[in-house]
Amino acid sequence: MSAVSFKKIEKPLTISQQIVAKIEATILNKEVLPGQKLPTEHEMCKMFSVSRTALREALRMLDARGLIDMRKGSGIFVADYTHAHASKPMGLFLEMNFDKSYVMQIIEIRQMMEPDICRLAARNRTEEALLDLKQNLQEFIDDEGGSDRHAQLDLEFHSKIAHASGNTILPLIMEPLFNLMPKVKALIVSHVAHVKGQDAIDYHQAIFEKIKAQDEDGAYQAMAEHLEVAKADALKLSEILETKE
Amino acid sequence: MSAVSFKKIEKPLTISQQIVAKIEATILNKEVLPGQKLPTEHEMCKMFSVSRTALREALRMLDARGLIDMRKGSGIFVADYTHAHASKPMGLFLEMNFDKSYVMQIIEIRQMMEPDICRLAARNRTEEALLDLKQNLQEFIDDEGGSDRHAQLDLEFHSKIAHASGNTILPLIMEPLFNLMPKVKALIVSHVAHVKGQDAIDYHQAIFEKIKAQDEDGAYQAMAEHLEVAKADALKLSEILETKE
DNA sequence: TAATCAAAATTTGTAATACAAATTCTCTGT
DNA sequence: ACAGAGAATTTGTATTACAAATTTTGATTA
Repeated sequence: MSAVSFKKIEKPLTISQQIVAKIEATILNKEVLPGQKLPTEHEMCKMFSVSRTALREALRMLDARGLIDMRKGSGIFVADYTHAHASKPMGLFLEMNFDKSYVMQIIEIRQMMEPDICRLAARNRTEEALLDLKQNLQEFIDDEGGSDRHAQLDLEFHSKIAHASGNTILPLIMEPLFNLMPKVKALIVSHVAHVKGQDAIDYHQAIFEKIKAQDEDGAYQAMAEHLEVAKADALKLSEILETKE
Repeated sequence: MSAVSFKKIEKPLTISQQIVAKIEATILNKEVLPGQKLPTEHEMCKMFSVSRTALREALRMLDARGLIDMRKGSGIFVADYTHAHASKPMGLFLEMNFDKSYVMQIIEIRQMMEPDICRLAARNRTEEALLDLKQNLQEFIDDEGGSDRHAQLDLEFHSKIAHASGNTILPLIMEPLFNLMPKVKALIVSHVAHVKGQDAIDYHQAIFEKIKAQDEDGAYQAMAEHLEVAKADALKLSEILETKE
């Protein structure tokens, strides 16, 4: 290492970016709360001494990030920062970088987490959460397999279990992963000859029963078995994709 | 359930939002790749038949989300969508919603994942990743405890282990959690009288050695013990915060 | 007095023009 | 072939104007 070191030279922020920083700070400091109205554009222009052009470009940036809500004719409001705004960018990243290596990486993480999540769900599930799962399961059974809707119901089942766990952070970080499931499924179906986990209905049913019975170990085990089958398919896919090159 | 059901009425998109959708689609479809230059504002105005005002507000939205890069004097380029853009919104959400209940929820997830992550790190760590960990550990030892820098090094140690796991998705979804560690630590130090895990140096050292030796079970166990102590502190904090009400 | 409804005022969305500031291109001269 | 100055290009900000949605106001009516 040399004696001195230089830090990266930062480009000067544009006016609109400076405005973003100021408004963002007041929101994060909770000086204005979700639902509250910000000053009008005209007033903010005067306060910051900037043109409406620069101000509006700043507002658009905050709007795009989900921090404010611009309503034509009424004003600009602090938005409540939703789950969707938090997890969509993560989902976008995974979608854009999706490649065959993701199939195994995803199943690796799911095997790491979902049995434990399932155990928590068995422990903490409310009657309401149980009903939610039951409805999903019923629709899953009624729906003929193979459709997009079927894949959607599949991932929602797993998402609802994360919600039922009682840990509010879990659904947030799992959702981007679950959202990749249809893409993974499509890959497997189109490449693998004999798909083991073709129909997940039986496994979902077993998992549901264990959660309903608040059988923690049983729920853990049922989910682990479900994922074991999923992993077998993922492995087959990996082999096929390897030999294809 | 009633016979008919109505879907939510969507507000018409503004012109700028429609522009965002179109440009976003061409980027996601990889019709333009990161680093490539988009048409100039003037050209895009003609293509979309919109004013520069509307176009620029659209570009600002894409810019704020990290999809494009606007460079004064040179043009507008497709950005490479980085880790940071994917995980910052998630981190922001957790920061904004942080409350005392998060302390236990975070440790719950960490206990669920980090021992397994540590096992993977022991299995897959490269020499480069090992060196990275070693440097962090050395700086962690040299630094006197209690400082912000110390807390930063602590979370970076755990982040680097996730990187060493070989699973590229893991660091992405763990980072927002790790970034909360200083906040949690500060809470514990300020409320708990006798903090067990005051200094994590010994545990980090043990974990590092197991990863270095590629001792998978040992690495798993060392991380589990580290987190057991962290959980003990978290529990104490929870009790104190409960009785305070 | 309370409710209603239409007009006025307010507020955000888009257009158009102008110029500043940073970068890139071009052409000249050596 | 290279360097450098000047021109052209391109994004950033300011200003003005008007459209479109909402809110406010105030008069009218039951």
